[in-house]
Amino acid sequence: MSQTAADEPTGPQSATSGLAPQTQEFLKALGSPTRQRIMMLFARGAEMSVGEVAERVGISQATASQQLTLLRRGGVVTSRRDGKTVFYRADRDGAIAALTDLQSYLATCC
Amino acid sequence: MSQTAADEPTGPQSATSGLAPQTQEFLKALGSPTRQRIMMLFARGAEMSVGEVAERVGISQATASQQLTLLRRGGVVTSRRDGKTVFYRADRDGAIAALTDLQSYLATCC
DNA sequence: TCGTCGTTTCGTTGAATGACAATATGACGG
DNA sequence: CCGTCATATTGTCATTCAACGAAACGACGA
Repeated sequence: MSQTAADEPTGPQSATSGLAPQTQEFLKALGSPTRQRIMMLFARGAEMSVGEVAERVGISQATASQQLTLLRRGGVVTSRRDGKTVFYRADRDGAIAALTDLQSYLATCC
Repeated sequence: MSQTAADEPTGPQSATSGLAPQTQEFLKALGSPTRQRIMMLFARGAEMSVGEVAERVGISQATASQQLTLLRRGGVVTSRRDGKTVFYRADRDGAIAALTDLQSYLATCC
């Protein structure tokens, strides 16, 4: 992994070295049609349980849980627990952060 | 949904239906570490042949050709033929178009 | 035309991904 | 505690992907 660098302490690293790891997860997360479909469910700040996501998208509960985990790792959703139910919703800040990193990356290589 | 209508032949479709197909290709293209590394070679408008990309990234020429094809389908590079050699370079307009589509998509679902 | 060089396409292999059923974990209500 | 409900994890299978070598394609120059 670390080939050069040695100067970036924390936070979103400068795009001159490439994409932040979380931005890579962001790209992979949104690159999947199934996960895109899931994201559309969260329009306008809607909150939804794992089971409801599974039912609406037409996938098993296990698959929904997995895909939501990937979306969370990509920083596009957050989760909140209420009793036995876990509610997911879009993470606006995470999405903006990823977009910003993408922009500076593209500004570098394009 | 007759607001932005369907009279945009080449433009990105309205984000309410999801992501434009080419934007999906864009996400998948940039989601790969190898292809990210390739893109960094095109910094500051540099043009490069398939063979040179292969050598610099450390992959076979066949693989480089394939990956460059995926990047082109994602709209992030364009190609130009000069004799037997094919030169690739970053497609700034394509990248901006994809970013714009992504932004309106995220504005919808976040 | 023929050979050669650069690129693309083809065929294959191993790794990663997406989906499911089955099972484990965790949080109530009794 | 114990059973149940919602979610997470595990194991498995089918599909997809990245990479390679080999072969086909295309554009010169001799």
